[in-house]
Amino acid sequence: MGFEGADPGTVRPGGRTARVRSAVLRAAGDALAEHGFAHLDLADIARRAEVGKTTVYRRWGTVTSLVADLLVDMAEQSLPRTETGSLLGDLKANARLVQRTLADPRQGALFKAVVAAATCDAKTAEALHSFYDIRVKEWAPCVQQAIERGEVPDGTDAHEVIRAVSAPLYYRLLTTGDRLDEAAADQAAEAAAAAARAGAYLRGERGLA
Amino acid sequence: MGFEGADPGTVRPGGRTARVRSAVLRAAGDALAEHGFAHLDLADIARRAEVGKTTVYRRWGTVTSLVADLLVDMAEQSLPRTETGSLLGDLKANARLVQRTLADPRQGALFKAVVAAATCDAKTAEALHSFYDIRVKEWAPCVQQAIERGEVPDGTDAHEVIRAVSAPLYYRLLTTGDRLDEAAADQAAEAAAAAARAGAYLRGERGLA
DNA sequence: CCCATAACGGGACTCCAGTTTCGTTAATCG
DNA sequence: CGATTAACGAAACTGGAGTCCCGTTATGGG
Repeated sequence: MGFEGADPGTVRPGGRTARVRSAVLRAAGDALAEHGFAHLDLADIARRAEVGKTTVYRRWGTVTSLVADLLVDMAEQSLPRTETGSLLGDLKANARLVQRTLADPRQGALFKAVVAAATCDAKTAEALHSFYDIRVKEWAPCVQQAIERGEVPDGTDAHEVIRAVSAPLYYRLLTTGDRLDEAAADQAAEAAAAAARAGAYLRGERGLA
Repeated sequence: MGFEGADPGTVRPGGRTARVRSAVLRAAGDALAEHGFAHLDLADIARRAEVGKTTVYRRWGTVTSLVADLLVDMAEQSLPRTETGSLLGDLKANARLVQRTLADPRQGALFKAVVAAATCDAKTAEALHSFYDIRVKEWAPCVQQAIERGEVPDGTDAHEVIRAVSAPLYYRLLTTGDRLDEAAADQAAEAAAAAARAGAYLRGERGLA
């Protein structure tokens, strides 16, 4: 007999199953970017992916858990970071990367939709958190190097500095209609670098009065 | 005869109509905070507001336009800002206010839901942008005063400094599971103040190399 | 290579979000 | 205060999102 509980796709993950997953995730990304999170129809995704809608419902069930899986997939495709030799240079490179991503019509809409989905479901939120955790960890070493060079005070929270670069770009994307240009990216990087040098990101007790 | 096009609630906005609007908006806020944006049912909102569901559908039609109206309502209730005499003091007061709002279970969930809704609909996005525009304008004068005191270089973009205080708090709310505590608020204020002093928010050309 | 069965897919079905209809209540104007 | 009609609300209706059934395809182990 055997347990019937194992979710589909776990016992025979090869060939067709993998093909279906990647086709559906690609279609889901396209649909999210086009229609946004709210007006999303699993049947439409199935059509785009050239897959039976029964399959989509069986394997993912809801829009939010499909987005959660999409985030797992996105987290796996990590871009290597560049190294410029100075904190400001590295942070600018990071800021420009984030800016280009969010300013791109498709990617920008996709990220908005993914954030929206994460606010609606705990599992999806967790997937989103891991995604950003990975990205932050990828870039944190550049701050560590700045500490070692003496550019930034010892005890600075490297992760917090990296988040400080992205934060204003996401805030702008979500709360204003303004375009995200290179100037915005550079400003974000310079602000984070200046604050880091001033000791604003010291771990534990706040540094200034 | 007369045009039939005028949306309901515009010709006789008094008495019952106003009562229905405020009851529905309160119910919508509660429902958003409880269930989140995705699992929202207009019939449920009608029930909570003790109003016919036909009325909700006729006047608002969709979840997103109901949220847009809720944002208009929220924008009208502006809290007066406090003045402490120093830039850091004022920014900390602002940061603490934002932090307390987002950390509160009901308000935090509500803001997440509202941001999610704004990513799904242009009208709702516009309402959200106005909401933050008003909030930013309310606090910008404290940066202007700092410029006049010489705490911050002339030509600094006051609005950008205020946004820089909120940005990391929203970024943390949305992309991590971490608690938003006073330390996070103080850090956001200190980072923004330090960056502003260093000239990172100068309008136009970037200030540093 | 072959078998057992995991996973898929078409189509019928269900159920409820959203709409329509029409009678009732009450806001505004004179 | 009384007439006009904007706005509301109950109930019946409808379309499509999500489920179920069962036959078909093709994976992975032996």
